Amino acid sequence: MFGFNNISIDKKSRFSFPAKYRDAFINSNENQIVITKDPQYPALKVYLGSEWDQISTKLSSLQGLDPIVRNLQWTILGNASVCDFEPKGRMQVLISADLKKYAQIEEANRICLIGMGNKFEIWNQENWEQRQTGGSLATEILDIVLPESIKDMSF
Amino acid sequence: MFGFNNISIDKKSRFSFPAKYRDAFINSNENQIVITKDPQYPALKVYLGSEWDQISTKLSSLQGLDPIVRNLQWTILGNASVCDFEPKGRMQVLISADLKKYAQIEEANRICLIGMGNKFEIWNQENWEQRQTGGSLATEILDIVLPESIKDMSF
DNA sequence: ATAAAAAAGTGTTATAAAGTGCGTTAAAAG
DNA sequence: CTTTTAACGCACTTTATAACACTTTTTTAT
Repeated sequence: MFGFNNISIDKKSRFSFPAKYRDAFINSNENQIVITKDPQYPALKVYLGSEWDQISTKLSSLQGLDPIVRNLQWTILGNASVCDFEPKGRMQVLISADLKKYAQIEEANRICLIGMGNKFEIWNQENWEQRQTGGSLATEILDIVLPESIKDMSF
Repeated sequence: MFGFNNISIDKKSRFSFPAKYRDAFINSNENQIVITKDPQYPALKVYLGSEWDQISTKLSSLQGLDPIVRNLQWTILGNASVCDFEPKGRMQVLISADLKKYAQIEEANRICLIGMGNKFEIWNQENWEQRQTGGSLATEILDIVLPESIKDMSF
């Protein structure tokens, strides 16, 4: 599940996964999709249900007294939106108003859906282009010094 | 799989691998080809499925909170286009509009396909010639300081 | 508290665009 | 001259998206 897709969102804030990913979804038997905030950029992360189970379990088990861990928990767990998903159907997913706002796609009728292997990212088109051409974004947070407990995790 | 080839792309943005590579594809049993962006030059990388599996697995396992790693993940994984491929058939592959744009071959009906052993590169003809005669290109990015985690990878 | 109205969410269909497959012609190689 | 390869053209199939209709939930007013 790789690659760049410029796709539409309809008036009700739904998008459909491109058909090329259908087989992968069917093979891994997914019936849920989870969308949440990216902790560093004004973008969204889209996880398959199986992947989400692992990440969320690991992340919620960490020591929440560490402020960085606590922040990641808030951002990732506290904003997750779980959607039922039928790989054999239309593969449609709704993006909540909150998440749209965070990713700056409130007004947009197109988004960029980026396949990153075991997950996807959703970006506002201008932000994505700016990122790709080496520019930085006002809201990005880069200097995260990670505690040992999450250095081996990849979100 | 070496050497320079000047080949055509049709109106639907497809090209065919030259027949001289057929045996190599058959022998290594490839049934997928992956095209993605070159992280340094306005060119495309073309990987065999087996090679891609290794590269993508390694790259997606790295810590994405590191900004340089994240950038490479975006460029290489986030722009990869996976094509089914039949070594015994026409060996045709589609180049997406985005990738064509990146490699500056939007208008072109010919491209340069360069065999580099276990991978290929696709170049716009003028860019390739300029590179070969020692010129540099406006969009090239040379000063990447790599984190330890990827110093041993070759893309 | 109830009913009406509005909003939000779900599902279906039609149509244009994009992608795929295959036969034919033209060119190159043996 | 024959065989193979590359390029082109066309027809078919699949996909994406907008438009529409219906259902459920939430809000508002009485």
